[in-house]
Amino acid sequence: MVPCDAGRVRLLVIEDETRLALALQRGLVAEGFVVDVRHDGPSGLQEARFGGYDAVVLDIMLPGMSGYDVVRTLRAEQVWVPVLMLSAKDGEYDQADGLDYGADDYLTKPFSFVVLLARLRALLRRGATAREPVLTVGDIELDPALREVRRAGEPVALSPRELTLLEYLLRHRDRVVGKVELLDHVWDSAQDVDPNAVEVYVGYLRRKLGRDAIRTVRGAGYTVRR
Amino acid sequence: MVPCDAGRVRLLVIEDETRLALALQRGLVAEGFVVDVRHDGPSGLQEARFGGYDAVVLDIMLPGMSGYDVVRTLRAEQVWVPVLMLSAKDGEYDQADGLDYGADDYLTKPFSFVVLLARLRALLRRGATAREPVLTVGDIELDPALREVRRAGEPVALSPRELTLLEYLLRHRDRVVGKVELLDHVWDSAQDVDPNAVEVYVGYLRRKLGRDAIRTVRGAGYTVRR
DNA sequence: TCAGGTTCTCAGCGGGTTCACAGCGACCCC
DNA sequence: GGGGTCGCTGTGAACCCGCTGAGAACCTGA
Repeated sequence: MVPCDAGRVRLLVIEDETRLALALQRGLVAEGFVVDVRHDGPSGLQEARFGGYDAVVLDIMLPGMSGYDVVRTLRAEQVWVPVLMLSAKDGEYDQADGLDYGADDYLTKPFSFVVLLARLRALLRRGATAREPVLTVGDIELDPALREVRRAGEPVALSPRELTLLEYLLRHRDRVVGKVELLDHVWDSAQDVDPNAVEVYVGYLRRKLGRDAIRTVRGAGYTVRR
Repeated sequence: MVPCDAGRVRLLVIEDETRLALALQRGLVAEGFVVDVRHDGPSGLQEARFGGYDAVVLDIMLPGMSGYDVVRTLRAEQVWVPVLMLSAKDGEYDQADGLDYGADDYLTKPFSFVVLLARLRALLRRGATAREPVLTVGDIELDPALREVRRAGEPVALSPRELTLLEYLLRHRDRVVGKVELLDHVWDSAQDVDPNAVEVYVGYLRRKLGRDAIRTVRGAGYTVRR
């Protein structure tokens, strides 16, 4: 999909304040976008899910369902449309939360229309490749959407099994993960695979990512170093 | 389970000041949560135990039983529901205590409702996988999830048996633990192991954690010093 | 069909871990 | 103070766990 096909870019605005919603719609239409508006969380979510928009402008305070929950639901359903969040709050927590939930950018009310336009264009340029947050630990990054791993910025080639194993370890980096658990979730057949396979694959990962990327906790399992 | 499935998230508020309790309930209901309220420690504990809530907002000063005791009891009973504690105090110690006992986050009165909401959402996002609390006594900390032990902040390497033994002692720090009991629970075979093994391992722990980390109660067993 | 990559088993090695043993020291009671 | 009990610790041997290289089976795309 080419999102910036001129004059055909479709936007969804989810905003309950009718005055603001109308102003946004007018302004954006004047800029050549096709704009749909929804006024509450649930119907906005529904529309964002199936509307095939190139980007969504999303207020946080919404009737029925907060903007946070809308993005989070979308991302959980693997919908990666770019989302620009709007909020009257400006606390640290709120911003962090919005981005954590999977929003791509964040704007605090009141904002100038020009700024909104600039950010929106930046998002559209980046394209619909908005993606699951990259898992990071130390100098190792794993992009779940691209299934790509980098070490100190340099790409590292991993086999599917290696990548799945690393992903599981990164997603549970706050605790020790046992070998049987890994067999369950990474091999999905704890029965007929030798636990030694886990050791072998940890060995492969260490060879590619550095000796101390994965720590052995003898008698318990493995953890990624923090 | 998806805890934030909009409109179905169930919260329990344990707060004895009726005005505050009512305000919280109203605010949270307006945000789409299902909210139950209890006004004292014991009934709150009972409800938290069996109510199947997605999170608990818990005051510290409560009639009948302190908030500290409520979390501690819940965690001791392996109930891992996320707990957000509220307190009028703001001393460093109180905060540390609350988190030590197994609370997941901490808010000092007076707080803004927006902040409470943000923290609560953060907790719900983390999900019911709230981490097991770190066991602490003196300058010794044991993180059961990471299987990691620190003394005065410095990591200490323990073998699996050593760690299991220390964990059992810490989990029963309020009483003397007999050697046979330790053989039962740490060695899970009280029959064919010499009770002297316990003495040996206590010796190992003392060597690594300090001579007086574990106190001998002659004729009865061992306790960790408090 | 062949080449290259991936998955996983196998077996051996090395070192940490577990625990019995035995001698010694500490404590308690008479 | 003396004897007995209980707990502590150094030594050492068997054991277990995790690591690794080699290689077989398998899959996949050219």
